[in-house]
Amino acid sequence: MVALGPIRSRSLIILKLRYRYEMLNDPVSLEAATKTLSTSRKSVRKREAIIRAAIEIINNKSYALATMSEIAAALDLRNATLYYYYPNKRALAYACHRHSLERFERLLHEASASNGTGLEKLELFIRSMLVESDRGGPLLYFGDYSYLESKERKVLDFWAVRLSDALEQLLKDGIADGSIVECETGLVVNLLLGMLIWLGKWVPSVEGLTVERLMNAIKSFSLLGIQSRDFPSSL
Amino acid sequence: MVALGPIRSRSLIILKLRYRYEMLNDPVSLEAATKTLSTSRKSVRKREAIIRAAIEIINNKSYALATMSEIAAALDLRNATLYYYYPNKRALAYACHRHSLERFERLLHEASASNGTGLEKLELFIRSMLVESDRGGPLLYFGDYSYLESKERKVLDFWAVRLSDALEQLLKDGIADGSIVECETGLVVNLLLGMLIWLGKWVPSVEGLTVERLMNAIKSFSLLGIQSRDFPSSL
DNA sequence: CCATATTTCTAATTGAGATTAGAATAAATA
DNA sequence: TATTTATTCTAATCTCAATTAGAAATATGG
Repeated sequence: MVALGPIRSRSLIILKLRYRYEMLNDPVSLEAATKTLSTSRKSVRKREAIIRAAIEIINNKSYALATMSEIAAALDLRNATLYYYYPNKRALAYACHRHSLERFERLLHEASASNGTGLEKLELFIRSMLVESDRGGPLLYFGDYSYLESKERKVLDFWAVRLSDALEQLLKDGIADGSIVECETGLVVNLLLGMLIWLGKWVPSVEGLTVERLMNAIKSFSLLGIQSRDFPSSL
Repeated sequence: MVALGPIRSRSLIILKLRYRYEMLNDPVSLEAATKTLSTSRKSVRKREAIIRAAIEIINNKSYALATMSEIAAALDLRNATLYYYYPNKRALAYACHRHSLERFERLLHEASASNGTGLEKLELFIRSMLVESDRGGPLLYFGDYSYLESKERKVLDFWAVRLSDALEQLLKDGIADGSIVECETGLVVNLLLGMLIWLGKWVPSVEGLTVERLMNAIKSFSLLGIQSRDFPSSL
């Protein structure tokens, strides 16, 4: 039972972990890193589970108030165990942001590639966002990465701008094909994102809310417009 | 130059400050506290300046990442000085929330009391929000008070619910008078709030944005509806 | 079953930032 | 001017959560 000194070199373990962390944190070599870890599916699963738990908690309490212990506890682990998967809290949060942006990007890409007017594509995107959030947990908001390192911030900012632009393009398509009214698309994209991001805060607290009801509310509020058709000249 | 021991009792000073803090933190006796301090307008000014700086910084970086030192620095003070005005960071943040809710309530009340359709009142409220934020800084979002004490949380929650209800009433008025389309007002209020709350995050970064342009974007996005009049049956 | 690699744990350590102690300065008042 | 009162400061201390050290447990492959 009593250990007789370090049996195997800890520094070697650490070195290997560092190597993995680097791979996983560097977008370019992500694929390679995954390949390296492909033997242990369990590890990948765990990493995903950690990210999901972290997003849930960080989204509720903000980065700084979410403790490693709390995230670990949500998975029945001790906080030290998290450091086996991620080198530090910041890196974990960074992974969460990237995870969210990936989901976001996938949905947006699918909607863009679909057939239909700009307005219909927009609706499809919003609907799939709702469905996805319903299952895979909240999409962490993107913006305010103040706690990240400048290099990480740049990656995320670049990414977020690209997504904003793609979303704006949907609006422009809609204006071009006549399905969306003329407007400052740059501003409207931000309004839309605000509405969507905020969903994560209040939707979970509404009992028995369905995607359909939520979608209808969004249509009433924005897509179809809140103004009654009987008062077309009001405002 | 050299002090010869405590000249006056510190405990007395502390006691007095504690008394003030209690007065200022207890909504009921706020008036009395103000009266007590009325002799020093300077003090009241300073307190307001602190709150404004704190809202600005907390809004940007979240409660936990905003440091007392940073807030103090924004006012050319050392962090210890803040403790002369507020007993601790939490109490300062609580004061910020209350300050925001008060502003919010005032604007909402004015809009409700105005003449016009529900839709027009709603527009008035949003417009005054924009103008106010433009001057007095961002309205701190209300929700997520996780770091506050349960007693404080209850006060704010109660308050926030009251404001939500009042806002929802505007929608219901609009539906009743025909200016707003039938919808689940409870959900739509949250969508609206999300959009408004998020303004604080992105508006400051848009160069040369005017209230008028922003208001037009909001109309396009939600009030007037994003859908083109030429495609009334789309979606 | 043995040897190795992987995963998790307990028990420190560390560090950053909130908070406090108490003096120094500035303002007000008599 | 002298004395009190209000405000701000410097220099600790204290706390809490991130992080690390290193051992224990568990899985895996020959």
